[in-house]
Amino acid sequence: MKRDADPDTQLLQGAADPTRLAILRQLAAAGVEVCACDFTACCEVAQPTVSHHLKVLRETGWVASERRASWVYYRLRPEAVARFGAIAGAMGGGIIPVSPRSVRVVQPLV
Amino acid sequence: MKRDADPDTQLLQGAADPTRLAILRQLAAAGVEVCACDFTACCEVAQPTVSHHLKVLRETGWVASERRASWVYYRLRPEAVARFGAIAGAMGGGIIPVSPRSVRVVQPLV
DNA sequence: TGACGATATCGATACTTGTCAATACCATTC
DNA sequence: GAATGGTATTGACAAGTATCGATATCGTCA
Repeated sequence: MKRDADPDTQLLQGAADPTRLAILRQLAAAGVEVCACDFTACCEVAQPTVSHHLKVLRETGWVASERRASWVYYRLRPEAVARFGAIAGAMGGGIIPVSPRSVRVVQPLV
Repeated sequence: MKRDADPDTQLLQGAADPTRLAILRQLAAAGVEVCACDFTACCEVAQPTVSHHLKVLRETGWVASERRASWVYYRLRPEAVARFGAIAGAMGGGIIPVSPRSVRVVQPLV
């Protein structure tokens, strides 16, 4: 990154790491909150490293965490996902949602 | 980045810098190719730095360049924009195009 | 061919980042 | 309270990156 504080740059920087992208994808796929212990299993890195990346994701606004009993649960922040989508949208080209149908045809062919 | 070669991570890493994001946005706003000399003006960095960032954008697949006379013109690669949109789309939330109209209506109202 | 403007490369430097071992912190259970 | 298991922090190190001055390369024009 830089000494820079531009929120969009930080958001992108937050996702621009293979481990963090894997975490974000797991969260997105799950759709709900995920226990921190599950990330240690998925990513091939040590526990402190996972914890470090989770911290980065927290600081860049991607996730929120909540402690319950001995475990800490993480979930995607909708604002971050929306902002990310907005950046992608501003990048010009047509956007490819999961299901193309859901976005492209607003006006039926009458 | 990492010693990693995951294309999605590289794409995100390519955009995760304030200078490069500014370049990408200028390209997206222009809609057409932009002369390299114009980036030197927009971003507050020296010419070698701009050249370096353009190289990174080229290597991460974001832009393509073409030399014409003394100038080099850069343009956004649609594949990169599409891939970026796909990543955003997979992140779950709905996508927000710049101008909804430009994406939503495929079939003119005849 | 020589001068000139635009762009890329080189070399050096300061800074940032990813990683992990060791350790601290926190909540639960015995 | 002691032991235990999950998570965060610390400290250190290797590697990556952004930046710029100097310089090389390339194309144009006189």
